[in-house]
Amino acid sequence: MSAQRNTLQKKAIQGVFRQHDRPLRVGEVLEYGRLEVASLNSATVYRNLDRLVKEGWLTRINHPELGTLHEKSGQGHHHHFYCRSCDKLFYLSGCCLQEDAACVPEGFVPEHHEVFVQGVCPSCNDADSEDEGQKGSAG
Amino acid sequence: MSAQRNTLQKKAIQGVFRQHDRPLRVGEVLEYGRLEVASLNSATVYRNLDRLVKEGWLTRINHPELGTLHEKSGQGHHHHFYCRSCDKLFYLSGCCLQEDAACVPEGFVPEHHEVFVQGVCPSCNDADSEDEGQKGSAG
DNA sequence: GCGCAACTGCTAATGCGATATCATTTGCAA
DNA sequence: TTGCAAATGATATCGCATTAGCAGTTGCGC
Repeated sequence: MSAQRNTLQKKAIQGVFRQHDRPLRVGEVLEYGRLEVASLNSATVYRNLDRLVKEGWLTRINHPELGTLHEKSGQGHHHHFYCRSCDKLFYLSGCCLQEDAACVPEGFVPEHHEVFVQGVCPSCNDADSEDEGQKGSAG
Repeated sequence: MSAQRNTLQKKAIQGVFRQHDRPLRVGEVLEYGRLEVASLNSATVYRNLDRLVKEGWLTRINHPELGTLHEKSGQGHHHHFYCRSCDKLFYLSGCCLQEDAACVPEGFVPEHHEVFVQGVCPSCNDADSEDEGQKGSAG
């Protein structure tokens, strides 16, 4: 009774998330996964992302600029930092938002919130200050 | 030298934003606009939204759940509340986020942030408590 | 009123993320 | 090993928001 299989592809995809400690786009998962399993196909990536989300191993997030991304589950409450230079998303541990209730007018019932900070990440910032005028890509 | 025209359609679209004091999706602009100009077409809506954004009269926002919306410019710094019951977006005046710099690790340079709060709006909340089990649609 | 370029409405087309299909492959239990 | 259902890979297809093309309309300066 093998209801679920531990395929090379699935292991590779999990490996990708373990190696890169940040939320990844589908395209990134495909790109990095192919370094492990060269034949990896985007349909397979979609299927495995779905499975891993159902299993609870991954969490799906919607970013206003980047669209759908996935990140490893169980990281606790946190937010995200989007680097407009290298187009990557990073974890921001903790929450600097004041109590939900204080943020909304009377009558509104907040259940959930997301904070997206945008700016430049350390690598790109370093690259910028070393040589102005070039697109940072250090990292 | 009429580089720009004040058409019925454009005026109707501006009227829609003045009447509804919240960010609107393209589909909503079309729907409400048709009450004014019955022939209103979605291509025309897109074209006018673009123009109004270029003119600075509208601001375009990307919402993680709702996609692209537009709101009147010049409302100052604010965030948004998304009601999962009626699927509408509301203004949250002010900002309950602590200073940007305190939110990010050393090396990250924050330039901009967005906060999206999700929950239930007053109208839907009232409707829910009056008759449990029905989808709230008051408002 | 006239003329004309800006604009509209209609429709087809595009772009792209995500899914479906299906023959082939493969993990895994017996 | 072997059997077989689960999974893959290649490709076609969908769904949807947005855009392009174009004939017909209209705001507006004259």
